[in-house]
Amino acid sequence: MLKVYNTLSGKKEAFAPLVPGVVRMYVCGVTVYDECHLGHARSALVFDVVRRYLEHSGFSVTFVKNFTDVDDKIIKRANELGKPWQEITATYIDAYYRDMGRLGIKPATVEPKATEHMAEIVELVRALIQKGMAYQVNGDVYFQVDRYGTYGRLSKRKLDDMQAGARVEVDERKRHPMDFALWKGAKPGEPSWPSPWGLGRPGWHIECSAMAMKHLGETFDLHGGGMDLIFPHHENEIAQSCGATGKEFARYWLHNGFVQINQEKMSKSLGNFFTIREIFEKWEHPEAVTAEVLRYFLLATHYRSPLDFSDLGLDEAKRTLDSFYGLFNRLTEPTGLPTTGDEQLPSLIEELAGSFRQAMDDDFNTSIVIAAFQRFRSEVNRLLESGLSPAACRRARETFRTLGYVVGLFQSDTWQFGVVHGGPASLAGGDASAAGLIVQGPISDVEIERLKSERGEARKRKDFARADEIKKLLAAQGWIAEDRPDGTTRWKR
RNA sequence: GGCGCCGUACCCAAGUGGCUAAGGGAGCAGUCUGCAAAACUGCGAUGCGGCGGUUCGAACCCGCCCGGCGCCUCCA
Repeated sequence: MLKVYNTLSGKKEAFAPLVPGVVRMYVCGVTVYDECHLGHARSALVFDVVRRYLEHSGFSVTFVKNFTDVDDKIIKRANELGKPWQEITATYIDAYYRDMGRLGIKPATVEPKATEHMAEIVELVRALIQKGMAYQVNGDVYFQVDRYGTYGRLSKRKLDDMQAGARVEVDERKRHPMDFALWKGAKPGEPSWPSPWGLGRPGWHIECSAMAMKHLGETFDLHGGGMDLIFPHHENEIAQSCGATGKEFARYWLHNGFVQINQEKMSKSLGNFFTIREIFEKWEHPEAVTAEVLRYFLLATHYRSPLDFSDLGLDEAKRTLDSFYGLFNRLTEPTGLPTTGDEQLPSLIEELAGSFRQAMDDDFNTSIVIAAFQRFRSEVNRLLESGLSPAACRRARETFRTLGYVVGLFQSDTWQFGVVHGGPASLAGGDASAAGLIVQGPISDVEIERLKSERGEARKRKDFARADEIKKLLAAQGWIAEDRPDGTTRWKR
């Protein structure tokens, strides 16, 4: 039985979709005016895993994730750069797909854009005016918060309290200081669409209500986003949507914690953010390796907890994954031993599967999932010591792959073990130069193969000086030697 | 001022009323190895920021305090 923490109630609740077997979920995507940073990555990843687990659990999932492609910040950015706003949004939508693709985030079922839902947005605003929950001031339309009785239910605030501490500059035309714009009249040169209130554009919040209802219906199951969206964004979405329909909007609200740098929220305004692109560029590993390290790192902490980003944390994630992939390699090699471990494998798999389900059912506790994988890794390593049949090895690898898929881990067939910072040249500064073996650039693959076999020969005739010399030489190229008991060598890089 | 979150070993991180406080990394010792590497084995908190309280029993509940953070303004 899946339980999820619902921000609305502040508790873990049993999850039961409105229509049995079908889950309709909406996650706030990005406003496309800049590159995505790690915080966006975390949110995307968390809900990617939520979606994957729901599907794994047998639900048919309709997942909607929007692009907000009309907004003050986009206009501002366009003006700064002197480019049409459509060019800005197109650029960053592309960047979004590039980054999410690299991270292995599955595309949502529907990825709607605000600009393609003007009719629905206008209709929603019209309905709100009709119900007396919104009012027009010149070309603008505002939502009147005190007409919506349960305003503040999600963020657990009272209108009076907010007023007391509000540092917002109060627009005199508003009836209540917390009233927010549903529609903004266009100034010259701004993007605009026709409406009963004149040319204008939607305010922030309304686009999500319109898109969610269009693609999922007036009431749907799950709505997600970062903690910082609880107020005002999600609070306002609820007010608008429920205000217009008189029905419940989303039933379960899930919010992920922040990515922090030195205990502080990573954010644009603090300037302490890393873009996803930067991380891929900085880490000199194949993209797939960086992606998995990042995913592992982000999933090692429960999604609602704050997570401090650091190189140290990333390094640790890399080390741990090295260990997993080392095992995966060994699982493809014949052990030449009896298969005494085979009979224990099924119960270990069962144990893993049980822990996995239990952990994911408990509000997507990926930390425990990872611990379960680690324990399974140890157990399989142990079985390998006593001998596993090739079939059992394949079964073990498949188990990692199948359950790993749900959290997006262990899918690769290749891996890069050595840390190849800066390529061979900088590696030569380590062991090799100490041994007086300064390498002039990379060695050809043919030469590397020749050296590997030469080392094998040297070891056979017990010429360990030469064998070690070659080991160091190849280490400088990123190759790590693992000698097997039978005299053969496993080379990793 | 209002609302809320966090503080668990050197580091990361589960656990939120009851078996010996998961798991990993690092470290140390050992097995294996020509030496390594990898893997395996063993070792680590009488204690969960502090002080009180509730309870037969608390890291977990309550109160106060200390330290850090978030939202209330665009923010995943």
